[in-house]
Amino acid sequence: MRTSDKHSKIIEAAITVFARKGFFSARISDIAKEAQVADGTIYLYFNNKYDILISLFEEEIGKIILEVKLLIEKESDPRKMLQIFALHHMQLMEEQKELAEVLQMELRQSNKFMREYRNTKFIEYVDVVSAIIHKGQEEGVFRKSLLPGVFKRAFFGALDETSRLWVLSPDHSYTIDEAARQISDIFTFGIMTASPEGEKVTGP
Amino acid sequence: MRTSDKHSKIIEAAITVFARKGFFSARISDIAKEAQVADGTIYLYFNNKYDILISLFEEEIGKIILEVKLLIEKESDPRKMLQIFALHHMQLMEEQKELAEVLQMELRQSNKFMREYRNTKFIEYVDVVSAIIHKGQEEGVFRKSLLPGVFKRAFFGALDETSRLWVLSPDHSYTIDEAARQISDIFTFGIMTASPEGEKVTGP
DNA sequence: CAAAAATGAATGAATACGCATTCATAAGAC
DNA sequence: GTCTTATGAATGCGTATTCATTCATTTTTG
Repeated sequence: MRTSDKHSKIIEAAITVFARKGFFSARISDIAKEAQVADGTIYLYFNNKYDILISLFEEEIGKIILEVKLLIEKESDPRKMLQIFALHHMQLMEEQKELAEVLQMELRQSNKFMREYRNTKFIEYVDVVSAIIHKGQEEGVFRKSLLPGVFKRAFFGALDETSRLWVLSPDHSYTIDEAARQISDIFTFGIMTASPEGEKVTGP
Repeated sequence: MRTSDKHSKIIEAAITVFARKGFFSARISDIAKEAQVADGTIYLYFNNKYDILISLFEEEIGKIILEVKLLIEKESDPRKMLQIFALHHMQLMEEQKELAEVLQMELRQSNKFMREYRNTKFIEYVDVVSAIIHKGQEEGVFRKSLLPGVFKRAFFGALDETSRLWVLSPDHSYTIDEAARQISDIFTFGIMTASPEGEKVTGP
């Protein structure tokens, strides 16, 4: 097997194994087996176990940021932008459950065991939201009293926690699209300067 | 040292150490040293390392549930109930930063390495929110179209993510009370049947 | 165009080490 | 003097990482 990209193969295997067992319980040999590669081969592509996790973060979140920025750029209404962000985030979690689990669980506690690692990619992702809020405030669509720093976290947290539990629990009384719609509606109507009766952002 | 309650002492030490290092990087000897107790003593009170974590969850979340239910029972307006929940949750995270870190990080990934453990206490806590929504819907204060199952997660997620990052980052452009107020306002105005112009839930 | 030599990617058994858990022993209570 | 509680050094296991070895491929030579 000469042509296969071992780096990506190992990253993908790591996503699967970390999702199943968590970073600490995952063994290098598990990842190697999943990637159909020898244990030692992994060390030709990564310095150590942490390095796999960090590379995984950087690469995967990088892709996500590119995608969502591209989608949002096409839109000009800040309220619709929020809707798009919500839908994209939730669909992503649905389509890539394993990646979702790794990002949601391991990403957060990574700064606990990797002191020096500052996750700039993650910050960049969440800052997409605060940029939208800022724009909305300048255009007078969103209340000026809103703190974008609070809003971005609240909005992201709402999406993330909802999708996290949606992915975990097997019983689904609602779809991911419904949830995304409900959340962006709650937030949008909540932050509009005008009364919700005025103009509808969502369709009938 | 006869009078000191070793069980609680160990739990408290574990909160400190787990908060600092995370569950896996924390050593039993760290906890023992923090609790001013010998390594072996810990095994007189807990079966193993996991058992410390589980006991910690059960006991601490148990206390929190009691507190918040007591506060909420005093209120009858569902909108105010949400506000109280938000404020209580955020203040708790501020007052007990270490406990906050452990609950937010370790609680979530606990089901990854402890297969059999179902965290009923946590579910009970979040269900306090869905109960409020349900009441609000029956009274006609909240939109009937809301899915309480989505709302409770979104609301909890918003609070939790905001407080999580507030606790982590040293630079605070807003207080925890402001954040709680902003979040419950966003959610409340967003879910009211009447226009936000009608009646104000929050003061001037 | 073969045959020989060099290369380096891949392997996986061996190593080394960290740390949860145990248990023989000591200290304290009554 | 016995029973309870506490100690911490010793044990043993699990697994991250290393590295001597194996080939498939490429390059050199005549």
